[in-house]
Amino acid sequence: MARFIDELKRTHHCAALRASDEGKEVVLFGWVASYRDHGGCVFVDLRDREGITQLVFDPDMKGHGDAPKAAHDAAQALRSEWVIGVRGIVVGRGGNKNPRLPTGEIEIRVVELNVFNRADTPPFEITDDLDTGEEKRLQYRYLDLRRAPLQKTLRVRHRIHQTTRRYFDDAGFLELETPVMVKYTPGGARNFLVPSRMNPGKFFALAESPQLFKQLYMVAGFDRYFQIVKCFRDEDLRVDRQPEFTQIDVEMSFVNQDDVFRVMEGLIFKVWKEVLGVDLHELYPSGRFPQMPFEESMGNYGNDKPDLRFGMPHTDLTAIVVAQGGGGIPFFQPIAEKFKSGQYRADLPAEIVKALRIPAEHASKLSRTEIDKLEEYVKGMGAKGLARAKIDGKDGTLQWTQSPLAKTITPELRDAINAATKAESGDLLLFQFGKESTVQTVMANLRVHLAKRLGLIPEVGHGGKWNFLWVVNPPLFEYDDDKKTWAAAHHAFTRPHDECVDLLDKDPGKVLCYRYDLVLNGFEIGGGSIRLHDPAVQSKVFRALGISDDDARAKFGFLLDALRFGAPPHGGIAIGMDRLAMLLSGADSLRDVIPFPKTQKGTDLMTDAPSKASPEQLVELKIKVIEPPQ
RNA sequence: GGGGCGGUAGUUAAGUUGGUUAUAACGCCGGCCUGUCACGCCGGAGGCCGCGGGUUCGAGUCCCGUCCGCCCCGCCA
Repeated sequence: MARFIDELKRTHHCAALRASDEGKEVVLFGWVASYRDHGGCVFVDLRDREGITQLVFDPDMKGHGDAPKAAHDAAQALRSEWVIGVRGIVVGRGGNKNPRLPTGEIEIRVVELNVFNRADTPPFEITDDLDTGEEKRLQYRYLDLRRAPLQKTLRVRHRIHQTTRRYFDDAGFLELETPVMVKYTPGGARNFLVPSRMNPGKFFALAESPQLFKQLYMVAGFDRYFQIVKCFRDEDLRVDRQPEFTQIDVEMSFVNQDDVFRVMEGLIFKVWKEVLGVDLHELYPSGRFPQMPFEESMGNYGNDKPDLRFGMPHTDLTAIVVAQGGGGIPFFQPIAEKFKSGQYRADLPAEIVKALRIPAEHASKLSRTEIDKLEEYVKGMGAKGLARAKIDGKDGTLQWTQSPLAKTITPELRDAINAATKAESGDLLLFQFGKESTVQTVMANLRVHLAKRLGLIPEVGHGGKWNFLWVVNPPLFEYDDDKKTWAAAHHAFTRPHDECVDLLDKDPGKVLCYRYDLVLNGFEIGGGSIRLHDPAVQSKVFRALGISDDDARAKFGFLLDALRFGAPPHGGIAIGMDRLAMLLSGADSLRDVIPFPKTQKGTDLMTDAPSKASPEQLVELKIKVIEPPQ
């Protein structure tokens, strides 16, 4: 029988002991975080998931026979990350307290030492402030996870999970599971495919979301559902996008949009309280988050996830430029003409002109070379250039200087743009014009990029500024410029506003819908909709999309069937758990809050997944692999 | 699919217009040290400069290709 573990049970974790525990005999288990051999005494910082306690090995320790001497001798061999157990006495540190450790008032004078396991020298030090590259950290993720910052982050995830479960259980929601292996449905995100051995040549898809199944739960009468669920999307990764991610998925019957908002606001308030101890009522006294129409968000910020912790909205100048026939700017003239000739319509994707005004106090911090760098930055996103103008008000009028546009612009257009952007002397105007989607992307990113550079964004995190926003009432359809057809902006089962139903045939671009996104500090942390439960309106939507009844049946047959068997009005939302955890823990990357994340190429550096299937497996699956040409 | 940045001891980095033996810090190994907690002192080991090709008398450095990591665009209903 082993003395440690079998006889000597752990009495405390490594963050537990205080001055009030002096004199106790304790047993601690953990990892050697550091050791300092002073010839006389050996000091070891012992680490477990809770914290650090200092051990002292003193060969002259009295009252315990030869044991302390033996422990001291053995301690001289200890190295970083060895796993040990000790029995010892809690003693005060006297004049040698360490105020930086919660346990810094005491130390353990070790009577007995046991080495459970030695450790190779780790490829990087297990410290809080590590400067080792992410590649190495991912390769040895189990060591990276041993570090306190990541331990803390995973505890945040745990806390979010437990809070979420309690909240929804208390509110009468049932936690129900949905299949991960599902039928492939075209459209939307790419699916990971799973071959079916028993059905050669056929594949399951990994669920990109439980969307259809949670709606079926509503049809089945479960009324209120939630699930903390893994979802899979085979799309390119970003700093806030992983192929395998976790959603807090919610669906409710007999609710409208506002009912969904209230439930989710309640959850968020509770999570902030439980995880951070932050009472969001100080920021949102009514308990409600503000709402912004989609159109306003696009117009002022260029996307549907505006970061409102700072200002610097965009100004859409298209109407002004068109009204003035281009105002003497060669680039603007063709755009104005296309609108006047009817080739461009205000409700279809076209070319637009937008300005971003940098107020004088910030513009003065940007050197000329820095603005040139901005031009490179926007070119990387598909912009052709970055037109600019410095506002100079010394002659009574607001002249434009340092600007190629200034040479030919008419005074009328210049004054109109000054007025529209509320420009003042010393301000810097940055312009984008051309294809709408490019202009919006470039300007949206430029606004955030500049705000970071100029230090306009308050720190996120404890005591930081939390900016929540519902973006509401987007159009139901988007115009697909390549295919020249209307496409569902999100999915084909979103309920249009009642007053828009007539427009489905006449003017699809003007149809707004009950779709909503929850935005936090410029990140989309959730999105959902009120679903279509009326088969008649559903048919109209399919018609507007150019999808025949047969096509619809082939793609979504089981859902359409279900909706005809008494579907209650219902709606829901899904919150991105990982993004929530990222923002709550102040991390810069989703990878920092996911225990075992994928790299940007979608691989796992630790396990080297994905890997090739063996020839035997391929034969069994009746799959032939076509090697890409070298 | 496209644009940008990076890859040099275990780790993080420096490395000039191409020029002798590729530096430093931390870590590691050995020794010393009675109170450290970023311990200190002395000594030591450690390199396919991502990989392949080319230019050159000579390449970590220049050129071409390629692999890997990161950021962005496209994509992500």
